[in-house]
Amino acid sequence: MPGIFDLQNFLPFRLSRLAHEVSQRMASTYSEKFDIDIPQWRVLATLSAKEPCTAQSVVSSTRTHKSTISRAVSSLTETGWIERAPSDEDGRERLLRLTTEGRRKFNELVPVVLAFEHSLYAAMDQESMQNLASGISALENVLEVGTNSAKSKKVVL
Amino acid sequence: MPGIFDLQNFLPFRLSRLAHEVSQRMASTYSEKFDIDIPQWRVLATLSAKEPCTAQSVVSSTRTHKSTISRAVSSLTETGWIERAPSDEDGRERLLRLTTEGRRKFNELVPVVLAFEHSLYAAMDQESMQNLASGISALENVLEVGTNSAKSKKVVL
DNA sequence: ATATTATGGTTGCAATCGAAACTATAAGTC
DNA sequence: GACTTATAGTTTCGATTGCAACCATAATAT
Repeated sequence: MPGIFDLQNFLPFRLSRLAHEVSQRMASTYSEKFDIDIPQWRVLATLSAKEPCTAQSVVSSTRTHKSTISRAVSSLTETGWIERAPSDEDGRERLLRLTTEGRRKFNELVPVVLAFEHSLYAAMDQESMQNLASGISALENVLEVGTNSAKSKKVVL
Repeated sequence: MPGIFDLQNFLPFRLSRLAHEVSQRMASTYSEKFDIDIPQWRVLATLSAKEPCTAQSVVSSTRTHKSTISRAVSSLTETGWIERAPSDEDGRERLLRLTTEGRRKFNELVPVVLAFEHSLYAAMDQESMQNLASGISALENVLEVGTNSAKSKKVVL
């Protein structure tokens, strides 16, 4: 007699559904004002913190497929939000930087997405919010996602 | 002076990355043995708990797009895992059921995915695991995802 | 120096997905 | 009963995605 399986309680399913819902809603908060998609957003956010930066670096810090990042970089370059410059150290690399315009737009975008994130937290009580953050961190560690400390550890050793 | 934005700490990003990673790994645990994808898996899991069941019911309980479910149902019907029967009550509906073969295969599949889920939990300490579960529940409630209680509430009123 | 292997990045291709249009049936309105 | 609106489900189409092949450059081995 096989036990019953409860999809509604199954972690991978719940995570996937939740992430999808959150992404959808977040995209809708800025898609009208700013014509960018999620991969583009990830490139901008990464560059905003660490500039200049290679596409490969964006790939590893966001864990997004390199072809996706490549296309996001191309389109952002076309629209003038970022610049690609050859690297002196390594001829294969291209150093990415936000343009003045790109940084200006990004600075407009940030408050919008932060407001969205805040609206999620605000609707939860403090304790649930901290539970979520710490639970996610724990799972990130298990999967060696997140801070690339895990990967670094391997590489360094 | 714009403050810096930390993508690595941004909830929507972390959730999306985590869900993607979990889905990928889970799929790899069964993709070799069983030739099904995630939408198909969701249909099977839903039917296993509530049979017979309409496609619409699978859509609302999994929050997966109806065209995706329609295609999953079609392919599962072709491979003989489920059956589609006309409904007496409503000519538009088709009642879905697992076939004997489908139920047998599903019963083989369940331990594999449960083992995967268990391996995640086993690698976390008890407290983090509960934090994660309760944090996810809280966010599900905020977004009115999960138990369709929220939707029901609206409808009932 | 040359051959081999590895890496950063781009692109072609096939699969997937979701929005919207469409079919068929049901429910509500006049 | 005819008309309008709503719902279940399918299909077409455009956009996005990831894999794999590819190009260019760099690092390593012989």
